[in-house]
Amino acid sequence: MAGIRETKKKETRQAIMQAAVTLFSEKGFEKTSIEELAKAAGIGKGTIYGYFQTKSDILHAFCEDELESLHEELTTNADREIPILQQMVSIYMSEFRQITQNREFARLFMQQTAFPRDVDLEKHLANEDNYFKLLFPLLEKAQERGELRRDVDLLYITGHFYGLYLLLVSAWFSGRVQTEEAETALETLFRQAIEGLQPRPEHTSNEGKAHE
Amino acid sequence: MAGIRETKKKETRQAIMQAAVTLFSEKGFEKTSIEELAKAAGIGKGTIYGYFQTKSDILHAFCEDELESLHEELTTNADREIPILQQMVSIYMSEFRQITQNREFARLFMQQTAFPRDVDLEKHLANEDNYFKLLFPLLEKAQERGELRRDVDLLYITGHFYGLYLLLVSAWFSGRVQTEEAETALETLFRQAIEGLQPRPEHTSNEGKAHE
DNA sequence: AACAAAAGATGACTGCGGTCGACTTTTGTT
DNA sequence: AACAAAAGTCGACCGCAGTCATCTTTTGTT
Repeated sequence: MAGIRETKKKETRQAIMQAAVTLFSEKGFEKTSIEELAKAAGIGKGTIYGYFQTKSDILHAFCEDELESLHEELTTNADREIPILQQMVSIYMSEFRQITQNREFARLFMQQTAFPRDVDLEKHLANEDNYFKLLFPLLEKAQERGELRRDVDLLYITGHFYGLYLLLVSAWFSGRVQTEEAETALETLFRQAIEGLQPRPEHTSNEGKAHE
Repeated sequence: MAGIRETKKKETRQAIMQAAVTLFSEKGFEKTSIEELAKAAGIGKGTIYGYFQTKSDILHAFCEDELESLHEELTTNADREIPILQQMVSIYMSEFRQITQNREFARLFMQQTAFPRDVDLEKHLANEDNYFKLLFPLLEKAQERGELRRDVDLLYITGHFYGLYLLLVSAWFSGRVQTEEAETALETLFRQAIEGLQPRPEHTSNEGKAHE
């Protein structure tokens, strides 16, 4: 009952991804040909297209896998009692560090993720929903703790953080934010989003600044 | 002194973009071949690569041109006395409507703009700087009017709005935001960014909700 | 065990993006 | 006007992503 077929399929899929990541890392995405990749994986060229629709799909699948296991980690290890600001910074910085390891991978992945092709929409939405399942509970608790407004839809709150994450990554690509500055930048942005861009009344009595 | 060469160059460039946009709109970007495009523009295939580096560069250049003229309009027509919220919504919605006219164009353009290739970095940064020149004065005035915090760098303020714009476009691609809902969504997001995500003290006396 | 149908694998083949070296046009210099 | 260098044009050519008709393996049925 092992299901020879299914076992093999998974093995082959893994072999392809394995070979792909190795080659893409060594020679770069563009410079690696599918034929080369097939040979490295020990299969024929056409076979690859039984597992992935396009060349970039292979890379995308790999990145998704990486992020998924990252999410599992995060979900189990998260300390849900620290301020939501720290939680969000921590989550998105994990993602940032992961994705940012390889510039080319990151570009391709983010391009597809932020502005997906219509063909990938269904899968994309499913992925996003998973994300929400991870974030919503944390945000809800923060609402209960009084850290976040209750009159703002959770989808919107997620949106704020995700939007700023997109910004960070974009700024990283354009060189406006260095890798080492990223965490500080993200924390600042998130804090500002929470506090608001308009001048606060006064009530900032417990900050580092003089109490004026 | 007309400079036969320069005149012709500009004409040819225009002819290429013209043909490209027509064909890309009619048949789609992928389905249009460079050879076809060259024929439509009345030139040889290789010539195109004297004007643009890649196929998608042609599209990108077109979108940039469109947005640039849009910005000129905005700069002259802007009413700098209305609340910064309205100004920002107005500016980014113009951009959204423009870019959103053609889904495929939008995707390619946004992918390149938000996560540019390293080769395009220089041009990209120049473009961004132009953007800042447009926005900074408005934001500064808003700071003077007391609508925006003075202790937040203008670059960061721009970032907040731009990040939310990216989010909107991304959500539009994934179908989470319909074209007609876009303006409302963006306004809500911008307002929330200005007000902040944390519960405001009370001072919300002039909203629609009952006064509790 | 025999066999038919379903699923998978394969590499020759196709079409296209991008390059390159040969050719033509423009420019500026004498 | 003559001419050399610089700039621009061109399409045959190359390499590669992705397809498809054909062949091989697995599965379920008798």
